[in-house]
Amino acid sequence: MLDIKRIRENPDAIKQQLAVRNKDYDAMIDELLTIDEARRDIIAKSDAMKAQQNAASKEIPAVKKAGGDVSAIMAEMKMLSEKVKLFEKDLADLEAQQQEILYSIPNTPHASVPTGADSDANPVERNWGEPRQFSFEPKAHWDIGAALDILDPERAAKVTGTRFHFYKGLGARLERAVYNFYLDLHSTQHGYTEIFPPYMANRGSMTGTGQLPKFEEDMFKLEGLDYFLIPTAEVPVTNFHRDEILDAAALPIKYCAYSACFRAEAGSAGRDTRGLIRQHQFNKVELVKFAHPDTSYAELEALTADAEHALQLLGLPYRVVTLCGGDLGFSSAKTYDIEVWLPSYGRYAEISSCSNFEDFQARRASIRFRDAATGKPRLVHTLNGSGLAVGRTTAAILENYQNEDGSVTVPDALVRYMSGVERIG
RNA sequence: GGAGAGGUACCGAAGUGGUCAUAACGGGGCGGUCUUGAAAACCGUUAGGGCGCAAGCCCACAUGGGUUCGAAUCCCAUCCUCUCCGCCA
Repeated sequence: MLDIKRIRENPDAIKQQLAVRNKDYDAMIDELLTIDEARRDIIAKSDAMKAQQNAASKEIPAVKKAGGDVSAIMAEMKMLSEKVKLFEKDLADLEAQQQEILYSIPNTPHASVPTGADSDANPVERNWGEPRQFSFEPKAHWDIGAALDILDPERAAKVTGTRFHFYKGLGARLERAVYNFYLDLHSTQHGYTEIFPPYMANRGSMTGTGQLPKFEEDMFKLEGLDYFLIPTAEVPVTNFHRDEILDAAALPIKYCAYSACFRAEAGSAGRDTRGLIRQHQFNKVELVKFAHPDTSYAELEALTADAEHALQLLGLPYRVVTLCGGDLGFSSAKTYDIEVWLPSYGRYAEISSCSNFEDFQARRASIRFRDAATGKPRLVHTLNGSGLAVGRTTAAILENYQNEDGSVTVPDALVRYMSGVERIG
């Protein structure tokens, strides 16, 4: 969430920044300012009454001790007490209203984020590798998976439902090879500490990273518990330091985490219905950073480069785009998407999303560090990015490394993770 | 799941209706004195949030309610931790 003080002091600047998102938040900002003023007015009044109560609470025992009569003071205080309760009720209502609006306003885009309505307006930052020219008609990964008997969505539909997959044999091993490769790369070469997180998170955590309260319908919720299946390891790993004051000297703190991810995919019926691209459950290795505000954008570049490095080692062609305002996620100030070449789609498809949330998540989750100069706590900047989506990597490998005879060559970097297997099929 | 005990600062812990929350006492951390250096000893220091131009005030004893003029303290609910039993990979 945004800082109410910042909104109060620069409402017009905030409105302008939010306008980059191709939506109008002016009315919400104005409403917020009205509530904020009323709220502060009540705080001033009720605090003054509480001060009076506190004074009386000291007076009463003193008068009693001196043998005086306190019934008049007590009667007066009883009336005051009731008044305070009314004010506190009003205050609680206003605070709830303010919170609700604050939770509904997205992060302000960084100055470098271009305007634009949707993904068509995302500028391409760079390309790596060349899409392979096939001497035969390349197959989609779901057909390759079926032919090699390594992917089985039909049985998954029977056992669970649509948008699930069984991986089998070398398919399961390939998936495992990919995330082990990613974890090793980031933890041993890029300086990230490996985390294995819980797959469920409570409401406070989901609110801390911004999935709630706005996007509850996108989550799987456990019946009878206030727990949600995590949509990404970002949730448990970022909330790892929730309500903490970090040592400034330790920044940036860098974590990588493998987890299964669960998404209801509400509203995307009919999209990517075949294959591994859009599943209710998928694997991902996530990179998370807690950075000093002064260096968070340099850390974003480095994080994106770390994710790109993985694709380079796998020899998969990709490009990097900057998300324009209309395509930018709710909590993010700036996002680079890494898109891998997918022959069956005939285009690049998202395989990683690397974002700087600045202090938007940190404010919600209360993640701070002690400023060396002032000695006071300050909000950190949080960042994360996929490093990378595993199922989509598997799909990209099957398609980009397929051979005319229906077999798939295992990328060199993965052979040792495949127990030496160099070819599937 | 059953029975019990607990959640107070960085840690341990005292406080069981008012003058006790920048919170006793002990420890740790940091700075200093002493010392050739270190140890010991001693001295100092060691939390957050909100309102306000400021002075200052308010909140904060797991969380949320309640009782009361007044709650760390009494009552209710929830969460978490520990011990024993049961169950379980």
